[in-house]
Amino acid sequence: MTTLRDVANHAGVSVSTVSRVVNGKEYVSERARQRVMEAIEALQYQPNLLAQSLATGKETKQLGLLVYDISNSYFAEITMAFESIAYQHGYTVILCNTAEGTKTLKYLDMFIQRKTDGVAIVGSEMGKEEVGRLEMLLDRGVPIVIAREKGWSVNPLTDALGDRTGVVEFDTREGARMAIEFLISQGHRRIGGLFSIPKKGLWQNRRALGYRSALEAHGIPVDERLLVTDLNTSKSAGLMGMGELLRRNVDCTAVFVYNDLMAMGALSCCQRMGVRVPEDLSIVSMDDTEDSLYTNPPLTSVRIPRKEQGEFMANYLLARIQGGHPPSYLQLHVQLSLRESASTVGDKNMFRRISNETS
Amino acid sequence: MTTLRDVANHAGVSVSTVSRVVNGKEYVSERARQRVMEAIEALQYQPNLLAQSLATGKETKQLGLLVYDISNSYFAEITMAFESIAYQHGYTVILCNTAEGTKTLKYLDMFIQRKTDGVAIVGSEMGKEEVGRLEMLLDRGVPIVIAREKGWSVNPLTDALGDRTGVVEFDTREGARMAIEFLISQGHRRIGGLFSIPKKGLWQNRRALGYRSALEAHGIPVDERLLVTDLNTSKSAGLMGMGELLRRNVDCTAVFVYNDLMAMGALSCCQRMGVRVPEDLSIVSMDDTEDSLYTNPPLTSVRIPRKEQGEFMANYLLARIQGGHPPSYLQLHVQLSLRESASTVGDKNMFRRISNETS
DNA sequence: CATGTTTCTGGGAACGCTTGCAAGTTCTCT
DNA sequence: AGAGAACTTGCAAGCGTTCCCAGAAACATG
Repeated sequence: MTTLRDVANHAGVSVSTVSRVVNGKEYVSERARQRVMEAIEALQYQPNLLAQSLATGKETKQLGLLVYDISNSYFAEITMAFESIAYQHGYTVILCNTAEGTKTLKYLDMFIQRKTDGVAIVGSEMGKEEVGRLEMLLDRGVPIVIAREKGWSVNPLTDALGDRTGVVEFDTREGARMAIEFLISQGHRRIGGLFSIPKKGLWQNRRALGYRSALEAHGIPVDERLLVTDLNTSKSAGLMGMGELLRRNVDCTAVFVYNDLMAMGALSCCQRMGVRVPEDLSIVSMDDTEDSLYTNPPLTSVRIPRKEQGEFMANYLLARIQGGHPPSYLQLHVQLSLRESASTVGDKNMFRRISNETS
Repeated sequence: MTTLRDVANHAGVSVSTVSRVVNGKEYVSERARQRVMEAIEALQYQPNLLAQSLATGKETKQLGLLVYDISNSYFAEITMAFESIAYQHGYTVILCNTAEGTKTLKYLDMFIQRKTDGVAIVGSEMGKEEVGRLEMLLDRGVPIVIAREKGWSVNPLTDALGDRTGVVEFDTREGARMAIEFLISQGHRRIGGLFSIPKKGLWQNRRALGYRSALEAHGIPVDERLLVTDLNTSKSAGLMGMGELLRRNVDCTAVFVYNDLMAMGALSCCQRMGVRVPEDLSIVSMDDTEDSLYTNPPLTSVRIPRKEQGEFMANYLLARIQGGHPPSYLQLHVQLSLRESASTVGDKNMFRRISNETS
């Protein structure tokens, strides 16, 4: 491997001079610069970034990105935006998929050991230990930025880290409320819910709270039988959850689904069961990923901006690394994207229809 | 920042001893080990991986992964499998999205500079310069593994690198042939094609070749008017391509689509245009991503194993890094996953139907 | 020509770690 | 008890950079 020294020898100058040339510093004669350039070319010299950051003790030009599940296009789009900004500034991103919960802690340790310049966290669960590592990172001056649902009270992050991290928030409670509000405005009264959360924690969840508060605002009682929960947030979870709801035979005319991924599963279930969407059943969900444009029918979904999330996170970290004081908080606007999966309540009740058919 | 030296001072031993403890080497007394452990605990010591790999000159425990587009779940699933294996072996992965073509070269330089232990490439275009960098990596002993379509002749990679890299291949030509063969067996004779390749390079493309050879095998002439090409491979490209095909009014009864992403767009187009799939038009595509299970109707698609791809690539690199000689070639089996988007040719011809309606 | 400035250049100490070496310590076996 | 083997330990030289510092060279000024 060719090193600075090799280049120096080849060019007949000292190591320091080569270093100056490589880093574009002043105080190098044109003659020397020329010869060094030639040597670099001849020897195919590439600087050793490891040695470089060791010596400077400053930047490693690496950013860590913790996402819950890259195969979910919600996260994939955030990742893309993040990577794109990082790249533009000469930073490299270390990707970590945290769906398998135990990985988070190890990855945080990795970040510390690798002297990562900044860490972005989106949708990953943090336990006590993990938060400890985050504090360690903060103490070492490594900026952290977190994307999260507003008021995510179950997560101890908020309290422990205070305002030392950057935060992008989006109000999923408000989003869910808007979605339900819309359904109510379309005449729906019996509205089911498909949530991806532990049953017992249901009313800790922002989306569930939004669901409830919209109903309550209209004097509609919450019917527990209309609620299905699953621990996963995947297409198959949506498929099974919807199946469960249909099986319960609880004549509802609309369903709120936790996210697009699950909604795709739910849609698929409806199709298999001969339930027409939206004629027999309206569906609204959250995320508004690109996928939701291409389902059949296209999903009415609450838009949570993703590109903005990724970009804010990357920009925040980069600014902090350069010693700046960028705004550390961003609240993203959620809004309902109206498409075809939800409509005015029909006169037919599909649950009755199904039960007639099957019984 | 606490260093080895700090720990040594705190424990009252030498730096070397601490190093030995940290690396679990033999020849350390129980007493010393104990004290060092305590010091590490007390000082929250975390080794500096940069210094470590600089000193050893060996592994950096980082793998580079170049994928074309993470937001495409085909690539996302490969990425997940790759990351998962890497993680299990204590490796970290640097993710690069190469859809914006110019990034590839810079990333390869990064890999060299960061002393990345291995590089995996999937679906990224390589020009002359890029191949040069790959050779540079190989010369430095960095293993490389590439996932690609079998016989991808346009790509200069094959020739230049010879058999110095690991390769996972899948025969997309055979896949396309199977798909068309299936359509023919279902009575289809006029079969359209939606390809994501430059028009002029069409017959260089393996999928297109498979399409053609299947038709030829049955004495069906290729009708250029049934072929639409687009440079992108995205849902919207599929949407537009399908639109174009329908507009041409070229009564075909089935369409072969380049990949699932485009097929989703095509499906969406059909739905908007009132073309029923598969009653009016059969669709088959390639990739068989998880998405294809959840479209409406679910897509009949040629399965290209993704998890296996990611795993092979990671395992190959890891084995090579450890000095092993793993099998450097894997041919993945493609097979047709039959679902509902393709069926026996109907008696109705939807193109005629549409033109009747619209004219 | 002596002196002061400015521009260039190389030496060498650091960065945090590993590792070969040699000296010191403890065992083990006669 | 003594010799050799086996175990512990610390020293110091790297790994490839950066960067401070001091000295050399070039130029300007009186």
